[in-house]
Amino acid sequence: MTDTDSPTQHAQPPQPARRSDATRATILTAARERFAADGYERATIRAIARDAKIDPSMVMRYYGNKEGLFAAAVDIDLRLPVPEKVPKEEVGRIFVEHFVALWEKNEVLTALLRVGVTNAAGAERMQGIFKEQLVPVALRVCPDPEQVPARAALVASQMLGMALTRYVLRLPPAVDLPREEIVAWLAPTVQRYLTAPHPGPAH
Amino acid sequence: MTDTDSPTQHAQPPQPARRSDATRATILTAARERFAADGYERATIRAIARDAKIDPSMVMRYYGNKEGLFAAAVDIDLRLPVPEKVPKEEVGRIFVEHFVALWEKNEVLTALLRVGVTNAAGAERMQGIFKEQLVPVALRVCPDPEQVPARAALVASQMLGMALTRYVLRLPPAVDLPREEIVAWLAPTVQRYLTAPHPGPAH
DNA sequence: CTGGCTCGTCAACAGCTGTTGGCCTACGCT
DNA sequence: AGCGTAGGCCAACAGCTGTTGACGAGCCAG
Repeated sequence: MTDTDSPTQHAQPPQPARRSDATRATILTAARERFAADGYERATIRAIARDAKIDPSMVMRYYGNKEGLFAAAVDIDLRLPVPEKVPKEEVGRIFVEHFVALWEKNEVLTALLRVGVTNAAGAERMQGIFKEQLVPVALRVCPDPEQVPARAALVASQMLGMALTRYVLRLPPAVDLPREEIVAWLAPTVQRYLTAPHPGPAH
Repeated sequence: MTDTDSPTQHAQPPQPARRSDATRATILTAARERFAADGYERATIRAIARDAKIDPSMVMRYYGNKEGLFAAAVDIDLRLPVPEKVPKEEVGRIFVEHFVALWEKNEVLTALLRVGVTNAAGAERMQGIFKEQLVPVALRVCPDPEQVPARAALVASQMLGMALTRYVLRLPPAVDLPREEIVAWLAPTVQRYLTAPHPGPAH
């Protein structure tokens, strides 16, 4: 029931076990579901507390305020594969497969995406994940170091765009695409963004 | 001041000119700005009315309720280029150029994207635009008719993903990308999604 | 057994939201 | 000139929001 060691959450330093740990975890999962389904504004503390079958004031006591709850609910570790361990020409496919699996495993990423679009703190959190988790990995695959941020942004645009159309906007054809077909179409794109020579006009 | 004939709005049948047309237009532009900047929930009618320097009750009188205001504010015509008029191997570049220009011209599309993520009506509106404006055009470029929705969804994922990272989340590297570089990187992707043979595994 | 401390509930607050109806003003037609 | 009507403002409503503080129940150490 408690998923404090869910593979998408950052590992926490060992805390003294509290009697309320179960409640805290219940609140967090309820919060993730609500944020993923409704976004920041419409995911009210009262609704989250109702889902968790506790009083709204408990949420405040354990997480301070709504922003603190959100910060605790979307503490994400992408666990991107280390690119040295895979053949250079397959890094695109590996990345796409990893992202699709990550996205379908739980709703933390959907929550983060939905909130990041309308909430400044959510957008900053996404910028942080991008800079601290995607860019460093891209740095070890791209040919030219000074172009790494741009190439990583291109990869992010395609991966987040697919997540947007498939899991948030739910465009029917994007929802119906089988996983293997997503990988087959997107892998070459990501591969090119990461490793292909710069196609730019007069650079 | 009035942009009722803005090139991204659907042309309206000629209405009898009302004395309040200027106010109506002011409300609509203020609504677009607020929806684009804040999303549906945080774009309050009171704030929109304040921007338009009128009373909140006027918004209700002219547009019925908040949903009606939103529907009127994001009545979008993408004006996609007719693909027969361009060489088949340049349709990717033409599309990307068109979308980037569209997106930077005004904030209607940003408003629609921000709202579509947290509001059901907004998401349905995006599905409608996708089905009625993008799919029909794709139908005239793609080799195989029954794969058109999937291919159009792939195009949408890349275009919306770039808009998301650049105009909504504002990932710094995506913001800093010059327009020509976006076109140079994305055009081959879109071209492949539209015209390349199906890369699928065991089809 | 008794103290303190954690867990949890209840009730209430100030503020903001969408929405409504009444009232006044001033334009434009006859 | 007189009058209907459309444009606009004001005040208020019911409901919901995040947040707070007081108060009771039960675990655990001494």
